[in-house]
Formats: sequence, C-alpha cells, structure tokens
Amino acid sequence: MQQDIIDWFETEGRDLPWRQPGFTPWGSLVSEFMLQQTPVARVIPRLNDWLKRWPTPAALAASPAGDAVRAWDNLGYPRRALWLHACAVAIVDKHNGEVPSDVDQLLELPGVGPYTARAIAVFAFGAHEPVVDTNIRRVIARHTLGNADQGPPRTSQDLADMSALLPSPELSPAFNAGMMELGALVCTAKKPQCEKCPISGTCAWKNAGYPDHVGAKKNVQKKYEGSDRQARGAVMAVLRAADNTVTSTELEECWPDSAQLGRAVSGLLRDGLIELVADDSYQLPA
DNA sequence: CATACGTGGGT
DNA sequence: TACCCAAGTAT
Repeated sequence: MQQDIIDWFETEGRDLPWRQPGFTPWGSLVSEFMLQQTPVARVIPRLNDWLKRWPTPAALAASPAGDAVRAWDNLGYPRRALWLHACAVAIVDKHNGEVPSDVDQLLELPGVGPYTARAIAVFAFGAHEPVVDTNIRRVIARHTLGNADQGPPRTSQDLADMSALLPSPELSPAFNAGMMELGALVCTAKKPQCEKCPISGTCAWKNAGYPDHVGAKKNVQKKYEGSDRQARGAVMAVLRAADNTVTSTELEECWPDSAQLGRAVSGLLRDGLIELVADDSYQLPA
C-alpha cells in the first residue's frame, strides 16, 4: 500500500513550487503558513512574491511587521502574517537565522502547530514523522477506518493512525506527500475519483459500499456574510490600502454596524494586527 | 474540546 | 442562491 502511494505520487503528483529541488527550509515554512486553510492556487503567486522580497528569515525580520501584513494582502487569516514575521524574528534571535529541523523546536515558533512543524521537518529536512492534514485524515478515515469522512480532528489519535502507516524512514517524505496529494486530487471531499485511486482495491469504505458517515461530524462553519470576521476583514482591507494612518471616521465608512465595527477594531488591536496612534488614528503594526 | 479566525472558488 | 470547502492554530 505504501509503495503504491509513492509510485502514484511520482507519476501523478503536481509540480508545485515547494517540491522543486533546492527549495529552502525557509521557503517551506512560508509555504506551509500560506497553505493553512488556503487553496494551493491562491498561494502560489503570493508565495513567489514573498520569497523574492524576503528570501531569508533575516530579511523578513528586518522589515516592520506591518509590511508583512500588507504583503499578505487578501490571503485570509492575516494573523498568519504576524506570526510568520514573529517566526522570522525568533529564528534570527534563537536559531542563528536558520529554520530549525527539530519538531519540538519548530513547535515553539509562533503559528506553528502539529501539522506545520511536522510538514517542515519532513518535507524540508527529510524527517521520519507523521504529517497529518485534512487530506491525510480523510484518506485514513476512508481507506483504513471505512468511514465516509474524517470528522473533527483528534490530533493525538490522528498522529498515531498515520504513524502506523509510515514506511521506512527514507521513504517517509514521499509517502507523506503522496497521501496528502491523494487526498487533494483523488480522494476528495466531494465526488472522490476512486477509479483513479492506486489503493482503491483495499479501501475499507469502498469495499463496504460507501456507507454514510458514522460518528462525530465536522464542525460547521458559521456564516461569513455580516459576521464579525467579515467586519475585521473590512477594517484590515482599509488599513492595507492606506499609505499611512486611517482615522476612526474613515473606518466608519467601511462597515455600517457601529457596534460590530467597535468589536472588530478592539479585537484587531488586541491581536496586534493594528495599532492605535495619536489623535484617534490607526495603522498597521510598525 | 469547541470556537474564533478571512477569503474566494466550485457546485 | 446558499452552502461547502480549503496543506490549521491558539485559546
């Protein structure tokens, strides 16, 4: 089964930037941040621009955090930009400017969790670790557990499930990447392409006749239209577009509900995504 | 452990 | 149109 995944990945895997020979660990770190909850197609152009401007952790650490937030543009979840900048600073201060290869050291970096730490360790440094993302959880749910989808994350169990499947250490990166790619291209959330799947013959879910999902279901996303999150996004868009500071009066034009706008602004201040400057004005962090 | 956190494309 | 989903993390 492991070799089937690896063989399939070699012929059918996409030629993505972070899979190019010579792609740096810093490039891997940046790409993994951008890929968190964000489609590949939206990441690629922004990643290229980012690495051209900030090819090393030291380069990013030398820029103001607000520059990172502005360059993040509309990728979404802008605190990732703040965390990425903080990562660059920490890497310069504590790791001599080099991205650490150790999972525990990676986990100490801001915005780096169980997925990102192992993805960097495995894909940038060839470590023998289980990488668990939503694609891999779905493939395991179907092929191994015989369930229709992955349900909510159970990090400890998910890591154990993937660990049990890992091949020999030298094959670990290709297997992890192949499982992820299989979930992204073939074993998709909607309309899986089982006829293209290299392991469909041993798929517990397929062989059971595609039964309905059993157990806890994925948490449903709340509506975005009219939400506090959308209000925050509107404020951030105004700040990104501004050359310098923005007054509270100008912010009132971007969102009709003043109570909601107030929550958005105070939340963004608390998160460090915006700063209050003198005379009732705001700016991106310096 | 459930929830907050952006944004846009596909169906 | 409305809903689903996308290489998660922090609290």
